[in-house]
Formats: sequence, structure tokens, C-alpha cells
Amino acid sequence: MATPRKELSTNSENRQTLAAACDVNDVLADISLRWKMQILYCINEGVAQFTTLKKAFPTLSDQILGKRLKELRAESLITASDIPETTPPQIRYATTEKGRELLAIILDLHHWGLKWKTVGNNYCTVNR
Amino acid sequence: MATPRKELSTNSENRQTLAAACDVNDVLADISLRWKMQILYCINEGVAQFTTLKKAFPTLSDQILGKRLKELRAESLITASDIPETTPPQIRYATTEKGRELLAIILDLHHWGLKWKTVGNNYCTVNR
DNA sequence: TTCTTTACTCACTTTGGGATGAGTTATTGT
DNA sequence: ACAATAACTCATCCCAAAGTGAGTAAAGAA
Repeated sequence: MATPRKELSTNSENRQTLAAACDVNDVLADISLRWKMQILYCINEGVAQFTTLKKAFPTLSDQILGKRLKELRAESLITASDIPETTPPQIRYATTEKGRELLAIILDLHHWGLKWKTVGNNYCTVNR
Repeated sequence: MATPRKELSTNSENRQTLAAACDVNDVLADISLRWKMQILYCINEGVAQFTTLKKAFPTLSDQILGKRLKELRAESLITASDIPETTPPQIRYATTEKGRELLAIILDLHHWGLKWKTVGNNYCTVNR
């Protein structure tokens, strides 16, 4: 009689709980998706097409690359535009102001990581 | 004869590939673990014991809290010290300089999120 | 001696991110 | 008609993060 048998996964519930507590949890979840910031960085550096990005990361699959580009566009971190007069229609990506500001913060994070890295070892000693 | 049958999971291989490409990927993976930055923030604000943290996040389990505290200590983001003269021996946590500098960057990220958030909707329109 | 509280740890199950293989649309070259 | 290339999408499987239940050590209180 007592146990009402919980229906919903507390996994996704907790994600919502955290997002409700503070927006930054959503931001963290978004930017930590694998390859995402790396792709954004490359686009900002001029490696701006599907195929050139693929060459930049040989172990990154088409599927994830396409997914990440779609996400980045949906979040307005990059824009996509057709390159005219190309044999198979091609697309060039470019970072937005929003994307460039994010990259600046990621760079701060990078510097923080370097600053506090213990020599000869990772700053994170937790087993993975 | 051709296919040499790959042995290792490309999943963890790719994590290493990314970490080798740039340290910041490791940092991103670390700080985006659920509850981690939230716990660090609370400790910095003075909510500094196991039980008080548990009360602060009712849906956070003991197990994950213990795990996160262990990680935070291993990464030198917090320190742990005994409170003397307490009935069951108690522990108080405190942020380190490294932890406080990280929180400052997380705060930047928070501001970035607020700045670019589209009104009435999430800045992230990708389905989860 | 048993109860309570703090601060954990272990074993098991679930969930969703990420990898893989195959298929799709569009356009030009042969 | 068929091949080639760019830029994707879909279905399926795997694995590690995260959740759940239970148990532990230490120290005093009843």
C-alpha cells in the first residue's frame, strides 16, 4: 500500500532539477558534448566545411559531425551559407558573435587548466 | 583477411584523442559531471558538510555526493578538515584558490548563458 | 547493549551519449 | 545511364555516467 511505484526516471528529472536551480548547468551540459568546442574552434579558425572538418578529425564519424553542426546552428553559435558555383552544392560555416564569446571563455578555461596542471601528471587524479 | 578486427572501444579511444588534441577537453569533461559545480559553489558559499549539502539537494543521492566530494578533493578544488569536539566526528569542506578561480570562469559562463538566452525559450533548441 | 548520527562504500540496474554501417539527396562529369 | 563527391539522415549496438538499495565504521546518548 505504501510504495506508489515511481513512474519517471529520476535521471532526467534530476537534469531538470539542476537546470531549474541554475541555467549554467544547461550550458555546461551543452558545451561538454564531445567534439563540440573543438569543431567550433576549427570553424573559427577557417576550417569551415563538412569535409575539411572530417579530415581535421579522422576518428570523428560523419554522424556525430552532422549532429554537432546541427546543434551548433540551432544554438546560433555558427551560421551556414551556400558557396555558389560549386559542383556538388557546398556549405561554408562561420562562427557568430555568440560563438566567439563562448570560445573566449573556453580559452580562459584552457588557461586555468594549464595553470593548475601538476607537472608530469594530469590535474585530475581520479580514475576514469 | 582484410579486416583486422578492432579490439578497443573507439569510445574511450576518442576521449583520449580529444584530450591529446587539447587539454581543455579534459577540463570540460570534468566540470560537466552532474552536481559537481553546484556542489563546489555551495561549499564556497559555506554549505560545507555532507549532511547540509544533502539537504541543499534533496534529489541528490549519498553515493553521488560522496563520489563528487572525493573527486573535488582529488583535483584539489576543495579541502577537507575535521571539526574538533563534535559528537560523531564531522568534516568541513572549503574551496581552494584553484576552486575559486574555476568558479569565477563558471560565473562568466553563466553570464554568457543569460546574455544570449532567447526570451521565453531556452537558448538550446535541440531536443534532448 | 542498542540507537542515532555523520560520512561514507559496494553491488546492481538504468539511461542516454556516442560509435558503426548503410542509405539518401543533389549536382556535375563521362 | 552510371559514377563521383558533398552533406547529410536513420537504425542499431555499446558503454559509462548516474540512479537505487543496502551495508559499514566511529562516537557518543539512552
